[in-house]
Amino acid sequence: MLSHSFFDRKTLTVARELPGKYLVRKINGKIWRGKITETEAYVGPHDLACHSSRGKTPRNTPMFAEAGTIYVYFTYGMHWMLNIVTEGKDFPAAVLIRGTENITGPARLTKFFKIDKSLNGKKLGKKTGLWIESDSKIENSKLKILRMPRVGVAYAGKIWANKPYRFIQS
DNA sequence: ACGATGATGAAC
DNA sequence: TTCATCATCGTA
Repeated sequence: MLSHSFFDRKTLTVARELPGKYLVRKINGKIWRGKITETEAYVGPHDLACHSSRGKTPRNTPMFAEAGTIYVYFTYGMHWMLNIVTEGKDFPAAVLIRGTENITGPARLTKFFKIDKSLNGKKLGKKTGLWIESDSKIENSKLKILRMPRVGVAYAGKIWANKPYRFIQS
């Protein structure tokens, strides 16, 4: 199980290293796993696509907590988005988990793994029922990772919308 | 290409 | 209190 120290690093590094790791969900003794294939980095308050760029609000408060905290928010009136908080406490940055090998799309992923507001603000771990594991057979440095602009962030302006902060395992 | 669908945050 | 917006998806 990946610990706090994995997430307490530069957000781009974490986003680049999460593909190939396993997202694990445990509910009532049942376990679901999915190999992460796609992530996006939201690198901090200076990043105009990042929720924390407009300061601390009730919604984004979990982003200001320690690395490894779960940040789940609701959007478009029907979808939950799963993020993992990165870097030091009070530096609000996170990685959006966009897809696993069996599921493409951040909203479909949360629906499949039954992730909603009840996990918001909790820490990754067995107690929470959501954590991330590495597979010793998979060497991240050998994976082919494609870098692309982030999706759905045109509102942030060209500079930030065009940053290649989306990581896809091909 | 567009409508669903409602929480969120900023303005008033 | 109102109102535009939204880190999306299914259907057409």
